[in-house]
Amino acid sequence: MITVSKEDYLKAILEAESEGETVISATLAHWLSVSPPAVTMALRRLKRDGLVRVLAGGEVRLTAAGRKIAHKLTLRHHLIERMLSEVFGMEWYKIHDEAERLEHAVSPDFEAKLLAKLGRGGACPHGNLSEMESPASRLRRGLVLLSEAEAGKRYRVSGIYERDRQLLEFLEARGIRPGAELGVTERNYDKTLSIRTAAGNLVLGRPAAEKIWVSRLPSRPL
Amino acid sequence: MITVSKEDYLKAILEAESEGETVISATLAHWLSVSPPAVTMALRRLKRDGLVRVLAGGEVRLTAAGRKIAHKLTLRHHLIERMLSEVFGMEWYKIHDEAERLEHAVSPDFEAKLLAKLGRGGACPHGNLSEMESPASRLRRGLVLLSEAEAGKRYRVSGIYERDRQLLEFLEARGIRPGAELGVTERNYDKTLSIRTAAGNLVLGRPAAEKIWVSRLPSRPL
DNA sequence: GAAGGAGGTTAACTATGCTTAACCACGCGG
DNA sequence: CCGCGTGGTTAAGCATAGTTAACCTCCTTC
Repeated sequence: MITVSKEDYLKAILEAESEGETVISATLAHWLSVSPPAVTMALRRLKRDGLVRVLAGGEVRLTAAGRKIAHKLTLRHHLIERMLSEVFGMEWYKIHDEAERLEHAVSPDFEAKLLAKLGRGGACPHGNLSEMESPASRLRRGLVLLSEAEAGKRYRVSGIYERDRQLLEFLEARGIRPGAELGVTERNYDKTLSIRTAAGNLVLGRPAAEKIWVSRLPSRPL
Repeated sequence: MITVSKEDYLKAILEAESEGETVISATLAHWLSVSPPAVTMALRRLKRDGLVRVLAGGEVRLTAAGRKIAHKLTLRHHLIERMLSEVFGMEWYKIHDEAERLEHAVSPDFEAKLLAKLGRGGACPHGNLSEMESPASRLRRGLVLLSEAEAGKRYRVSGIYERDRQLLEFLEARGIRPGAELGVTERNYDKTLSIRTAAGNLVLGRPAAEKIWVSRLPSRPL
């Protein structure tokens, strides 16, 4: 029997994998904020159910069945996020947490209705085409991480790492949200960036800047 | 900590109470399809959390806190049902089961958005103003149970007891759905009713007829 | 080569929430 | 008054899913 907890593990494996991380037990403990023994036990159950394999080196791999469930969840998460945003106008930074709970309760029937109403291929309100688009794929789309952006140039915020509600609210309060324009004033010695937005100036640390994908804008469009 | 299981117990108590049943442990065991010991244990936890009281005679009562949670859930269930129907056009007989799972994952934020979009006071797709409207209140609205309907008269289906998916699909297949018109051809000795609908004739047993609220139509409107 | 740190597992324990089996109490009918 | 059905509980057990404490195994670093 599949449970919410198991679904969370499967989704975490898929997402961590897409982020380019090597998925080992410790990755999941950190990702899901649970203790290492909890992961050991969970992986035991998932193996028993034929949803994951654990390679000799400790690397965790989804089986076809496990990957199917994880993909289905990711799609439902994406659709629920778009529903909350496009149908109900929910604030972009609240949406991920809500979808995180709702996705587990969506049936194939409801999924089909969501797909019919919203269509395929839209971006979620965090600007992500999918929860599990890889960094490589984003680079191919011409995006760069804000942490790599050049001083003196202007950018448009494309996507923000959505799993950190604190970060989202921090950025929202400073005028950094998907679609917003910003200029990088300066790259500082301590790895922080001086940023100018419509809402004013601010300094952003590297951990935050690494979670924001932007696209280059022609200079001085404003 | 409140859980899905606890929420289900609280909602069952409120609903059974609204149906006019005396809510004792056995009522809940039957209502929720769990064993009597499971109810004993669940009530113990609910008492500990200050959500229910058990009277000397064994009657189960919601505390103010428990009632508040049950009401909140009922509202969310109702809103989710209306969303599935009005926004996504989901088939009326599938909606209750879907809402039953989703309601547990709705936050106050989402609830507010649903309320803003759908408004207060609408009927759910089963024709019920609320999950917990009492039979007395329905009678006051001029409704009668189909099981009490008179032979030779015409009625419009107003509300159907929604907790029995099998029943809903049975009725849907025979053209009996909220809003549908029907005529009672005959009341038979074995408590069955002969019914004419737009889809044809059928015979309905008393258990089914007791779960359908109808309103009288002027004779021969068709 | 000893010391650490990282990663993983076992063990022991807790809470939820369900099951069946057994048992107890009360009321009612013969 | 005995038996039986209804209702409720205790007892024992299981699965999920988490915790902390303890320990083992490497691999690296001084």
